Amino acid sequence: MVTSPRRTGSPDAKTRQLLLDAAERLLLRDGYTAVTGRNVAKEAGLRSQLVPYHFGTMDDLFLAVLRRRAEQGLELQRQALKTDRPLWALWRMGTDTRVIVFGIEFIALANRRKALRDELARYVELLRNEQIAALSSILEGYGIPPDEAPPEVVMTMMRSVTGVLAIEETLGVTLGHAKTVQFAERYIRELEGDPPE
Amino acid sequence: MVTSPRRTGSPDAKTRQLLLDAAERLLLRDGYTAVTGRNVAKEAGLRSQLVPYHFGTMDDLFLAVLRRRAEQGLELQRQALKTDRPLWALWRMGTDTRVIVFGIEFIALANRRKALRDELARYVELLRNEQIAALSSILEGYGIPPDEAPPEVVMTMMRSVTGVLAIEETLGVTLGHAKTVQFAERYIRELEGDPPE
DNA sequence: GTCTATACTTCGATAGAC
DNA sequence: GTCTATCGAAGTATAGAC
Repeated sequence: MVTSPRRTGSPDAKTRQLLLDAAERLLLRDGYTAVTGRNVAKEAGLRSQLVPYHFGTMDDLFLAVLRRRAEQGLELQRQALKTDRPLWALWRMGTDTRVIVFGIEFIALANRRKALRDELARYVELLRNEQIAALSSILEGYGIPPDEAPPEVVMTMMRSVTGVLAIEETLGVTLGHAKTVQFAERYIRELEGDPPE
Repeated sequence: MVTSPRRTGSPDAKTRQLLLDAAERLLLRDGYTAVTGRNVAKEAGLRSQLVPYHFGTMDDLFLAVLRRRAEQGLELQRQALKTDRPLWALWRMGTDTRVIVFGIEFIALANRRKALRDELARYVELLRNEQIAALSSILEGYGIPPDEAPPEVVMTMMRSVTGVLAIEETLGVTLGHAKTVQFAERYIRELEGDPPE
């Protein structure tokens, strides 16, 4: 059996999960520069050397964090797309600032670490594919012709707008947000009626 | 005269400009973790100790980089808004990936460094204010009633969409981009005709 | 299989030479 | 006023003890 040379920890060791949780907390709270071996271990109440033991390199730690979140994200999106008011569900999902902060950090990280860039690209592509497929039939069901509001366009706009609003909010900038939200929600309301609650 | 305790370099020393240029190159090429005192100096062909000499702390270096770029950005936007086809000009501006990468890095940085967060927020707010003011009269000039396409909404959508497209492109994801661009440009074309060239 | 003691590198920042 | 020699702290990763 071929294994990577350095890494020794077993994939489902409890310590490993504790470290992943700690890394995620740090990433969200203080940004990725705070995710150092020493800091992660400290946050988890463990010794710093456990990080290279369980993950090998820091790249592998970041990859593990990304993968765990990516699977959760895909699962959440699938559930959202299956509800009876999928546009509302998608819209709500996009306004979660935690998800956005997470995304920003990983995009910034991806500028530096190639392994992360590839994994992130794969994940984004997967998300998009499922969105487009689902939106196509949803919009068709609402009787909207694809050349009037193509699913790719609706999808890009929804994700873009919610993303930028969330980012600006973390900065404390809210200029024009209320009007934009109002505008978008009016559009969704025309198709799906009132939001789920 | 009251000065900050540490910093000694004169504000327009040539060395200072060289260091700022180097920091900017590194930020764009390798992300903000690459912007260390030693790296910046090396990129500029200088000794690392010149960085704390000219900027005091790394926070001050980042602030200086941000301010220089922010002034350029404001100036560029003012010129764009003054052209005879401002929507085209704004749209084009938003698709500059360098600007987007720069923005991502600083937003990620802002998660960690409060001084940067405040400065970035101030700058974003300024940009938005000028956009809204200009767009209001532009859209009015095109005979579009504010309740149909409020300037805040048009602005937010344009910047959001171009931003997300640029980000995804740096990841190598282009799913649905062509259709979205086509859709947006058709809208602009209806108002301003063909693009400047 | 799990963790610790430790090596080696690079960081930001200062004290003091020119 | 400008730059250099150097410090202590923190970074990742390894070699080896249990």
